[in-house]
Amino acid sequence: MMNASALLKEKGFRITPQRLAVFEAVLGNKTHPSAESVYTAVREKFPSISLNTVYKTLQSFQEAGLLWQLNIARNLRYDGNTLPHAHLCCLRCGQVDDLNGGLAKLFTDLADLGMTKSGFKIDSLEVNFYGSCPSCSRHAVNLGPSGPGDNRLPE
Amino acid sequence: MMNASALLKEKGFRITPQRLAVFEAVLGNKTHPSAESVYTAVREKFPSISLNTVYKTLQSFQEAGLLWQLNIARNLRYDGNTLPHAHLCCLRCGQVDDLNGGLAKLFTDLADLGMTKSGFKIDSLEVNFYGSCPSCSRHAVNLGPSGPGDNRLPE
DNA sequence: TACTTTATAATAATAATTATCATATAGTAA
DNA sequence: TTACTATATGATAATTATTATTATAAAGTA
Repeated sequence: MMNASALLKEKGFRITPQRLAVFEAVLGNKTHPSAESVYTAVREKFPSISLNTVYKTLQSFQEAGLLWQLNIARNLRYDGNTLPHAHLCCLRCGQVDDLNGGLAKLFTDLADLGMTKSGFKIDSLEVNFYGSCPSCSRHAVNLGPSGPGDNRLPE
Repeated sequence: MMNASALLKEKGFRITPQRLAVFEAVLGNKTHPSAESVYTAVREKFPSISLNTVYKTLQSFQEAGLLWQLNIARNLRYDGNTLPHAHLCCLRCGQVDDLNGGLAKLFTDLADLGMTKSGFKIDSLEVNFYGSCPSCSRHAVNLGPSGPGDNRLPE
């Protein structure tokens, strides 16, 4: 398996510590983080990094095909898994999970079609299910201000 | 078939000319218009209507289940067809079409599931394919500033 | 017609994302 | 190593879609 630095170099990126940190923050994160979340994570190592740099870096990575930029409830989220797949988005706590199981294969198959019968050329796809995650469905109480704020989607 | 006024009344809405105009602007429009587009259309009859009123009206209609609020490429679009279905979004001209054919049934079936095997409760879903519509695929030239601006998605 | 409630429209606010630009750093070649 | 050039970074400001606030107007009802 290629390491992060080699992957970036292969795509023609200059290797900067900030870039590596942003890339690794997404690759090592299964929560489909927002740019803001990546910013928070990367600042632990690079306190002076700017949010703008995070946005631009993520944007350039997505253009290079190194990660997937998702539109979830009108916000950008990032996914190290670039294979098209479906997501489950909890409207209560904001958590975003992959849809797994047999159903999931369906969507990668759809992407493979490349083009519909009518001649629409498919470049990318988003398949998002919104609702309540198992945990939020169980505790049907208000979690209050101490609840999961970081992952919560805007109202 | 129930008329617009009766439908609104049934949902507890007061009947105002603005509301009727907004409702009909969406029902009689297969282009999945944005709030801005609805605003432009409704202003022909009600030049003094405010964009804010259009936003709030559309929001309340979607909460009442009278129409579907779509997240297309991070913008809100509205659809008089409230049955869950998939969309084809041209990234070049911004046009949004329904995906028709056998594939389409798949997505309404998915919605009918209501819950995944893992216990995630599905309230709504978005299935969006991005790419080039047949027309844009054919004319692979720059349409320039006189091209389809109204429907074009933000960069 | 008067009354109460809700809707409208003008205006301001918000929040996510993007643009600008001076400074700093990576990659490269002497 | 050093100098050089292109690109990246970070500070700041701008943009854009959407939402909040609030005084006035209109809808529904008695």
